Amino acid sequence: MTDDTWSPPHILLAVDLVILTLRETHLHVLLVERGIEPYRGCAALPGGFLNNDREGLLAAAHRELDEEADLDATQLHLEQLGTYGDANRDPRGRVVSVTYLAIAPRLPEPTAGTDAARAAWRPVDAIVSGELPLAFDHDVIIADGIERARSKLEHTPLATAFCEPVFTISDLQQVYEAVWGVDLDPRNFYRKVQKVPNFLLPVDAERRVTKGRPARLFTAGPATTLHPPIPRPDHTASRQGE
Amino acid sequence: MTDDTWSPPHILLAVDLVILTLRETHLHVLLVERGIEPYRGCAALPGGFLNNDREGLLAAAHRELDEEADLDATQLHLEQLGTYGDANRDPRGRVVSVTYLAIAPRLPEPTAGTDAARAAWRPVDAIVSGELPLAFDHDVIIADGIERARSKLEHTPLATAFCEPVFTISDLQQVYEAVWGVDLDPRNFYRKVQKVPNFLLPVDAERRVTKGRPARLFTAGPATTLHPPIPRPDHTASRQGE
DNA sequence: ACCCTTTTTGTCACTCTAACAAAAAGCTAC
DNA sequence: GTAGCTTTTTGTTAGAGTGACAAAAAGGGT
Repeated sequence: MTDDTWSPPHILLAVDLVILTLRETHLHVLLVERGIEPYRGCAALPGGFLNNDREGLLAAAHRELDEEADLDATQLHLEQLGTYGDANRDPRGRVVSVTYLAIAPRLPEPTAGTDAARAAWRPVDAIVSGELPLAFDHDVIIADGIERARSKLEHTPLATAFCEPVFTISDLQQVYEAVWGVDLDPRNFYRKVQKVPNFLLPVDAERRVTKGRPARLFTAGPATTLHPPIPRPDHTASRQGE
Repeated sequence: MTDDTWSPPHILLAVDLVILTLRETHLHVLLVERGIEPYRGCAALPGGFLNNDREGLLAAAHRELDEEADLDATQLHLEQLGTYGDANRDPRGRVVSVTYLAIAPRLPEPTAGTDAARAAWRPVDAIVSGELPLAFDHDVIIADGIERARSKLEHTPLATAFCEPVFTISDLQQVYEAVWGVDLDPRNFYRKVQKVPNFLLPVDAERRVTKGRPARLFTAGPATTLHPPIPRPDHTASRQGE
């Protein structure tokens, strides 16, 4: 194994980003249209190769976020999702992709970045249903990202990252409903989230205008994990033995 | 950015393994003694570079598991833990390491593999306390692996991977106690794990010899997730706002 | 003023939980 | 062999947590 004549193979390292947001109560992911082969013209995740061999992985992710999506990367929640390195996933050669998951609050319009041909928010439903084909194994990566986000909603304050800095509890509920794809009882949800220590911080003496009774405003508290958690309703009960 | 003269940098890609097991009711991790520079003679995780640019990441992990630890890789639970790619983590150059987490049942003796100088089970306490220094950033990787294992014990049947194919409920309890570092009530634990559908399958009409009353035997059931989960006692309650 | 919407507070039956008691089923030693 | 020890299994019970639903509060619109 340790052969003097052998030297380790060199690999092309890429970073790809799964950027999720909420638009019109539906979960969307940011996609770009590829301008070069392979998969030219096809939808793909924003991402790219490392600039040089001194650039950190997270730094590269932030750079791509800025270049291709024109998002203020410093504000975003960014976490490593997984590394995808099947030998045949890229026809150009051995490309290993480190992927990151980012959560963005509601954003205005399909931000056209400087780098990619076109950038647009796409509903994740169209992707998981196979209706919108993606380049490489990006459909799998997105599915993994969604599942990660769904899971993190249960025991981390991730949902607040989808919201504006100041939000109401029904704003928060819409996040949970959109990401989980379920309906929740507003009354029970209202108290459940407030019962979690350090999850929500009330912003005193403020309200907001909608149609019905004005709602109290909150900001994200200092909690990093939710105790007790906000469990998903058990659609899981029906698919337990899988 | 897309400059015709620019070409992506080549990276050295490694895989490293965090292999956890239980010995004498304490959590241990498999370490090897490095035979070459850098960090020669220092303890490190088993791992190494990809053999060639056709080898898959998981395949490389399995190969290293076999070469350095002499473990039957096919039987082990193996999952991607994370990718570590700080620019300065390896003095030899830009090495990005994809790490995998493996869980092994109680194993006989420090298995000396064919590849590494020495392989030995080390208690994780000595590592997290800093008492036993490790090469590279392997201490961080191990800490992440332990936290992953602790978390997975709550909502996956991972604990059964620490046990023999057939085990008693108090065997299982010892796993939870060792990994979490807490004491659990045997009577409540007994019923709680049995109440989780598809977690444990009773092995009928069998028993085992210890000192007290013979215990029923079980095998791992088909469940992939635990509903309801087995929550950690809230040491978490005291460190919520961190 | 009345209706509509949305938010917030109440209630209640039910389940789940932690804590502890007690019984069951062997083994050991006298 | 029987008394005591250990470990496993079953019971019990008070308290917390949950989901489903009612009702009140607080505005806006007509």
